[in-house]
Amino acid sequence: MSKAKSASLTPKTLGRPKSRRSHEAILTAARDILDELGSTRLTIDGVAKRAGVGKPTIYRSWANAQELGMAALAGPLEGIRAPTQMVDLVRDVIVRLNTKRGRQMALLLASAEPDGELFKAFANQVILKGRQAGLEILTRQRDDGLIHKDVDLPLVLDMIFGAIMIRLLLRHEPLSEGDAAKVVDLAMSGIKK
Amino acid sequence: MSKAKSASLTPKTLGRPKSRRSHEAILTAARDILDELGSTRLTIDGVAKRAGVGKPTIYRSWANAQELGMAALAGPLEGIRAPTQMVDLVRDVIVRLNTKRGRQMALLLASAEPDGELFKAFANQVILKGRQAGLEILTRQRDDGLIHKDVDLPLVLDMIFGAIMIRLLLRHEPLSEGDAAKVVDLAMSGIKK
Amino acid sequence: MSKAKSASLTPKTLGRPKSRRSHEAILTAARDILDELGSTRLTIDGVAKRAGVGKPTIYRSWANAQELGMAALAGPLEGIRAPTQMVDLVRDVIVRLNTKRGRQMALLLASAEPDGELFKAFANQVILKGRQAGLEILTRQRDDGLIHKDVDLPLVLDMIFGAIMIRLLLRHEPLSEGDAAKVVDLAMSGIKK
Amino acid sequence: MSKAKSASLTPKTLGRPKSRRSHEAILTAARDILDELGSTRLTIDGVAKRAGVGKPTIYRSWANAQELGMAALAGPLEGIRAPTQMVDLVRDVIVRLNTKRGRQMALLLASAEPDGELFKAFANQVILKGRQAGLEILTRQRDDGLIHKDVDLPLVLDMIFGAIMIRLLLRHEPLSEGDAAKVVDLAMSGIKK
DNA sequence: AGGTAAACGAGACGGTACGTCGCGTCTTTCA
DNA sequence: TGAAAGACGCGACGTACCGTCTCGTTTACCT
Repeated sequence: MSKAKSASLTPKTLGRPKSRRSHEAILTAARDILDELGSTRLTIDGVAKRAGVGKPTIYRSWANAQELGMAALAGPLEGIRAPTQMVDLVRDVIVRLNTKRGRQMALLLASAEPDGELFKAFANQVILKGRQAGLEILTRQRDDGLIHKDVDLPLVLDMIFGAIMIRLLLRHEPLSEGDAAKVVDLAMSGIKK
Repeated sequence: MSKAKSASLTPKTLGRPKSRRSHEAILTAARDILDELGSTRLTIDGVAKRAGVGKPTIYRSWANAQELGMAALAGPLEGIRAPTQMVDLVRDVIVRLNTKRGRQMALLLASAEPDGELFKAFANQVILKGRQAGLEILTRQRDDGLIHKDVDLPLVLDMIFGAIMIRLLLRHEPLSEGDAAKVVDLAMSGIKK
Repeated sequence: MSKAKSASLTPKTLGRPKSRRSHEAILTAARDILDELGSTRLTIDGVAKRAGVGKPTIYRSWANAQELGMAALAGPLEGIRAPTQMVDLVRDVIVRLNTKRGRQMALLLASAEPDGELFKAFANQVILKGRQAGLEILTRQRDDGLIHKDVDLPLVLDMIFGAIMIRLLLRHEPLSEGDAAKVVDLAMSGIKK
Repeated sequence: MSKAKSASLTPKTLGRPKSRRSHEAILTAARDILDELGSTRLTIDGVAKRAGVGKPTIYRSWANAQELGMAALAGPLEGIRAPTQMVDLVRDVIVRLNTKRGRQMALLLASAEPDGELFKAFANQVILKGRQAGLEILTRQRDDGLIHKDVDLPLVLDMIFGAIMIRLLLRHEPLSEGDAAKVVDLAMSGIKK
C-alpha cells in the first residue's frame, strides 16, 4: 500500500487549517533545490530549513522526498489530451518534456526507486499517459483500416516513446520539437497500408 | 576526468598488491545483496560486513556503492560484437539484458545519479554501446544503397533501443527475445528502399 | 570562545527539550566504561551502544569523548568552599581527589589534549580552583600579619598543590588524607613569622 | 611487558643495514610534527609520509607513536648529575625543561596513556630522575645532621618538583630559572635545624 | 466569548550509513 | 635481507538525513 497522502488543504475543517503559505513555501523550496542541487540533494531537512518550516509540516502532506519532488514538479504534464493525429500528440509530449521542469521530472524519475509505487505512478504520468493516448489513436486508425491488422501496436508505441525517453534520459542526442514528425513518419511508414 | 578508481588489481606492482580474495569477496557480497535486497539496500557497510572486509578496502577500489554495484554486475554486457545483421545485434542485446544481472543493471542505472559520471558510463555500457554497433551496421547498409539516403539513422536507432530501454525500465510490457525481429522489421520497413 | 556545548537540558524552551532519560543514560554509560575499561576505551560509539542512544544525541550535548568524560565525572570536585584554615582546604581537596572518580578525573586530565580548552577548564576545576581558594586564605593571613610580607604566595601554593598533583598523576607515592597536615606544616613553617 | 625496541642502528651486520638517513628523517619529521601540530597529531602515518619512509621502517625501531615522540625529544634531560646543592639541581631541571623540547616533553607526558609503560618511563625521565637525585642530596644532608630527622623527605621533594610540574603542565604561572632558589629556600626553611 | 482541536516552528530522538583517519600487520619488489 | 611502498582487517571518528516524537504557540471552527 502507498503511504501517499492527499496533500489536500481542507480535509473537513476542524482545528487549524493547513497553511497555504507554508505549503507553497515548501513546494518552492523543493523546486529551488532541484534546480540548484539536483534530485539527489533534495532532502526533507534541507527543504524544511529553506522553507522556514518544521519537518512534520512536510510529512503531514508528503510521505518522503520523492513524493514531494514529484508534487513540486507536477503540472507541466497534466492535461495531455488525445489529439486525433499521432504527430500532434508526440509533439505535445516533447514540448512538455522539453521545459526545465519536464527535464527535472525525467531526472527525478530516473533516480526514483525503480520498484516503488512512486516510480510507477510517476512513470505513468511522465511517459505512459502519452503512450496510452497514442495507443487509442492507433487503435482507432486500425479499426478504420488505415493500419495493417497484425501490427504489434504496443511495440510501435514503445518505439516512438522509447525514442523520446532515451534521448531525455541519456542525452546523447538533443530532443527537439521537429523530431515529432520524423519519428512518427518512420513509425507509420512501416505499418501503413 | 573521472574520479572513478580503476579497481585494477595490478597497476604497476609497487607495494603490496591488492588481495584477489578480498576483491572477489567484495564483488560476490555485492551481487548477493543486490540479489536478495535490491539496489537500494546495497550499502558499503553491509558489503564490508558480509565480505569480511574493512570499509577502507572497498573504498580503495570503488568510490561509492553505485560504482561497486556496477562493477559487481559488469560482465554480461561485455563483448557485444557487431554482427552484420541488425536483428542479430538487437537479439543479442535483449538476451543479455534479460538475464537477472541485466535487469539488475538496468535498475542500478535507473537509481544512479542522473548527472554523474557513473550514470553516463553505465548508460554507455548498457545501451549506447549496442546502439553504436547498430549505427555502424546501418551506415554500411546505407553506403551499400540498401537504405534511403536521407533517413535520420540516429533517430532510427533510438527508436529501436529506446523500445528496449523503455520496456526494461518501466516494465509495463514484457521484453522477450522474439521482440528483436519485430522491432527491427518495423524500423526497417520504413527505411528500406 | 570555546566551542564546547553547554549540555544544559533546558536552554530556553523552544522545540522538543532534551530527554533527561537519555542524558543520564549517556553519563551513566560513560562512567561505567571509565570504571571498567579506563579512559582510553571511552569511545562515543561505545557509549552510544551501551546507553541505547544514537551517536548524534551524544554529539548534541558534548563535542567529543573527553568532554563527555569530564561531564560524567564532574561533581565530586564541585563545591569546594574556602575554609579559614589551609589544612582544612588541602584535606578537602585530597579527600575529593582520592575517590574513585577523583582519580579518574586526574587520569582523564592527563590524557586530554594539553593545549585544548578542555584541558584548561578541567585543570581549573580539578586543581586550580582549590589553589585559588588557598590563595585567598594565605592572602588574608598575610594581611593579618601572620605571614612574612615578602613571600611569593603563588609559589607556596604551587608547592602545596603541586605535591598533590604529582602524586595523583605519577603515582610513585600514595596520596593520603594525612598528607594534608604534613604538607601544610612544611609550607607554613617556612613562611610563618 | 614493554614492547620497546632498542633502536640500535647496527645490530650485527647481516643483510642490508638500517639506513641512518631514514632513522634521522623519522626523528626529524616527528619533531617537526610535534612543533607544528602538537602531540595529538603525531601519528605514524603522518611521520612516515613526511619522512618519506615506510611505516614498517618506523615500527622496526619504535613500538608506537608515543615512544617515537619520546625518542624524538630525548636528549635535553639526559645527563642530570646530582650536584651537592639542592638549588643547583632544581635550577638544572628547570633550565632543561624550559627549552622548547622540554616543554614538548611535558606535553607529551601529559597526553600519554597514564597507565602505560611509557608514561612511567617517561615520567621517570622527565621528573622522577631529578626527584631521585634530590632525594639523595637531602638524605645525605639528614645523615650529616643538617636536617630534622623526622621530616618526610619524599614529601618535601614532591613539593619542590610538584611546583615545577604544575607550572609546566597547567601553565597558569610562568616558570623561570629564578624560581629555583625561591622554591628551595621555602622548602628548606621549614626543615632545616 | 470560550473552548477545543488541529496545524504550526522548532528541534531532539533512535537509527543507519556515510566517507575518512589511524592503527599495527602483511606482502610484494627492489636494492 | 632490510627498506619503500602500500594494501589489509579493524575500530572509531564526526556528519547527514531519515522519519517520529514532543514541546509551546497560533489559528480557526463550534458551541
